[in-house]
Amino acid sequence: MDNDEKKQSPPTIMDVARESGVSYATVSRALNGYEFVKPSTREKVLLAAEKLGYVPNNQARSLAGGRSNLIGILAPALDNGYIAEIIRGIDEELAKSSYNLILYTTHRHHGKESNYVASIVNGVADGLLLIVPLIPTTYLDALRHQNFPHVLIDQSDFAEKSGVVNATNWQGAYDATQYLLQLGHQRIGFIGGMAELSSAIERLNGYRTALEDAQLPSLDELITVGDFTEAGGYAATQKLLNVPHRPTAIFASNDLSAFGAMEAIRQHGLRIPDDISVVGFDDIPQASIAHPKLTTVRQPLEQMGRVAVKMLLEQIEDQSRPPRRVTLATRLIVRDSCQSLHADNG
Amino acid sequence: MDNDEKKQSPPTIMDVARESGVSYATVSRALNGYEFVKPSTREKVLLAAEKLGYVPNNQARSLAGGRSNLIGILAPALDNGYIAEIIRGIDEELAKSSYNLILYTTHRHHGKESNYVASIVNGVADGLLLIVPLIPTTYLDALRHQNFPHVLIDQSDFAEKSGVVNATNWQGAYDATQYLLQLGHQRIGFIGGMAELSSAIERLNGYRTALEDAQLPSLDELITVGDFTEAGGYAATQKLLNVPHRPTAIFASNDLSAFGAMEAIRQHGLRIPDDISVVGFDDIPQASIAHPKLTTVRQPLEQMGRVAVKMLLEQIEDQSRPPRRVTLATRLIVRDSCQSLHADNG
DNA sequence: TCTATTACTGAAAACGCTTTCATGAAAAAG
DNA sequence: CTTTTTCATGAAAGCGTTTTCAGTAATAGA
Repeated sequence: MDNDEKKQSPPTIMDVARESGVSYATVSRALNGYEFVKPSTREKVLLAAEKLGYVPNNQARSLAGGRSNLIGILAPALDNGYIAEIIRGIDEELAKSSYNLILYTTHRHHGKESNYVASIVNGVADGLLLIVPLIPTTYLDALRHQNFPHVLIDQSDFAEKSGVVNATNWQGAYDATQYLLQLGHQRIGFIGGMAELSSAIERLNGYRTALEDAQLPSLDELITVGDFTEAGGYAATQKLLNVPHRPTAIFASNDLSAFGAMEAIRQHGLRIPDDISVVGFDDIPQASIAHPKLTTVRQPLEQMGRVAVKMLLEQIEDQSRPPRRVTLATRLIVRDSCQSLHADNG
Repeated sequence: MDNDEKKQSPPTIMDVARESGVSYATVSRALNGYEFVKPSTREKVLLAAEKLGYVPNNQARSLAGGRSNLIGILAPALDNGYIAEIIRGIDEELAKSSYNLILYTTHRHHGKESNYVASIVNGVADGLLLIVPLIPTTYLDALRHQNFPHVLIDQSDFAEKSGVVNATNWQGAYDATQYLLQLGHQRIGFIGGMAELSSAIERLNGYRTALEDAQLPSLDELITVGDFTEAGGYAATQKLLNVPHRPTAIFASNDLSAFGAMEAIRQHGLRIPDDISVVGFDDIPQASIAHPKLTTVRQPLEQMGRVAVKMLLEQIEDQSRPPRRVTLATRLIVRDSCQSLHADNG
């Protein structure tokens, strides 16, 4: 109850050794499940450890060549549901193992990424998960060079020697566009994502191909660039609404942009879906709560996180195993933000 | 380009020492900004480190008595916007420092918490942020005993020797209830949160007092228990809608419950706000996207995260400084989910 | 019963760093 | 010029583990 209790250092392996009457090397072995330890000895050690409330010191352990039991996540930020969902999946899956998570957000300080990676590779973590790494070339080389276990999530460009998990971006965009076409829309605006991301490029291509397959031209004036943010979607939509013959539908490369688009559309005094249909991509939690509920292409975000973890753990187990590449299926979720072009006069 | 590149261990302080022609002790000092190092020497060391691409080994550093430069977060899970927002604030603030984040989710394995804490205290991290710790007594004692820097977020019960950040839960609930009263509602249902949380209790009290101050009884039949989840809010609302004289308004202890309530209300064929008004608590991002947009009591979640970080860093800087306690103001955000009771016949 | 294995355990060397101690050089004081 | 103080550096002792090496006890093979 006194205010000046000194931090007494926690019990170490030495204390356990003393308590159980064996050498500390044996304690280490007993605790780590080394096979040639006499059962009775192991018992004694475990008991002593329990009694003393011994907890292994992680830094020491990993310094001495063991595992750090940490998995790193490198993510651009935490400010959107998309990344949060992936991280949730990661966390969920990792909870089954004894690993913990160390979180690095790069926060637009893009310079930091290389430092982070260097320090991670330097023993901080046993493996690294990279969520939509933006400018990967710099440090990805380091990872591959060191043959450090890692997997890229939703970025497949630089994928030769890295594990990769992503979704069928092309197909998803194709499906979404085709859906709009089926509803009778011909002038479909497109809001792109960051050109540095493979997913953004694939989605644009899916959109284009769907148009082509319907014998429709893909018009430059209807293709805008966004940046996967709400503000970007808003700005892009402003442009789209001002082209002479404005589109009757908009396909946004992600849900956030779609929300921006919806806002812009409303501000123009137009209604969704009556005047303009909107389709998004991702299906973040907000999509089903938004008004109107957003029709969107679902990416199995959480599952992507889970799969990434599985792949990473495989790599850590067996470093010689060549990295895998997994592509998960997207699916069009039809909700309330689209309408047949001729719904009211057909 | 070969497939079998061996991991060559990264350069150590020794390599830098060799390269720069000084002892490795001096390298350490130069790198850590120790004051009595000749500028020219420091320069040499820095240059050598740069040239070799030296990155300090964190485990070694903290083992040797330095900082680990890690802050731990202990959170129940990642599956709701509420916690995500707090973490965002934490991350944002921490980005200004050189600390990194290590994330522990307790995932309903409530047993794990103590182990986590033990290992954190054991040198893994320099400080710990606890987000709504549920059954804190076990390990909080350990933290306080060791005088380990930590701050509790949104849980003030056990607060004597811990830093605490929370919001004006009582006042927020009072305001929300009063708002409904002003709209003419007299039968206001209440959906509670987990009784283990101080915030839940305070909100209930705020609700009760507002009723009292309006000379209204707080009826047991209108007070239900939830668990801060959507499903809980749904179930609680089912009950509320089946009481003989059903409430004309519902105040849910958090937004998630409110969403569940809205769902239940709609399934009963009732409209919001026309038939029943709903108020939430938290103002998570989804609240403003939901339909109708949810009127709710905003907690400055992100700010709470930021403040918690600041307090924690203070504690780490100066361990003798007594822990602070900060309560941030909530604010009622009026949106579209409430209506005057007599709107249609007044 | 003696030797050849096999099972078990202890001593000690890392792991990469911080920090105390000690010492020498330079600067200030006398 | 000495003497004292301040500055700058090196040597070496840990920090708490894992792991190699070696040695002893137990068991099996003959």
